[in-house]
Amino acid sequence: MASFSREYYMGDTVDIARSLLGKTLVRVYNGQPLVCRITETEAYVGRCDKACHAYGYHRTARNTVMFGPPGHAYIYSIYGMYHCLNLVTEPEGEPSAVLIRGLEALSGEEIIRRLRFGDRDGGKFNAYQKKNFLNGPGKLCKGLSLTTAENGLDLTEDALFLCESPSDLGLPCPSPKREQICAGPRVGIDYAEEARDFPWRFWLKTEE
DNA sequence: AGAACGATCGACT
DNA sequence: GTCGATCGTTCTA
Repeated sequence: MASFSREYYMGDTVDIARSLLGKTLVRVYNGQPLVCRITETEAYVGRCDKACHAYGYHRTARNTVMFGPPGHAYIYSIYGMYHCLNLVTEPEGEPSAVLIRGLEALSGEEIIRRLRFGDRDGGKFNAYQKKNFLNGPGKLCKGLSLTTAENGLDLTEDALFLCESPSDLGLPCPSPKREQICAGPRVGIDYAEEARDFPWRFWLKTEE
């Protein structure tokens, strides 16, 4: 099978967050594969990270998926109108996850576009929309139709999974770009004291 | 039961 | 750059 195994998600969360850059994420929506490339991630580690929903192993109704086995989707709602997609990592009992913060569409783009922006303008795609397509955690959940209904999905099954490259799916592989891995502090966690400065956000920088 | 807040986004100055 | 929207989740009592 082309998709990543349970073991892939069992490792160190920060390593996984970094290594996920450039990998392929697939969401099957109404039987249609929506295929994307991961461009930005963040690591969250319950054991030691005050920014993590499960900091200090604190368990709530919302974050229970993080306490289960790795390789599941942890999806929660935020600010009353958005959702965030995370991939549960580390062995069961170590509540940790990688937040997916940015994607590029590789296949199924028409469908993603309509999910993201609706049918207005006949599905036209202006420059502003192109620039702000899937470059944020709430935006990509909208574009892939991921909500709390998908919380807990098993990433070793067929509805949502990751793999090495689109060629694993029989799709043409995009020509490689000149990119480098960047790391820096995470976004929107100023409350997290010392964890605020952990360089656990990773993204691909494109040299034009 | 009620209050406070948030791993965001889009509109606007 | 600033700011309001909007409500699920968590905490306090």
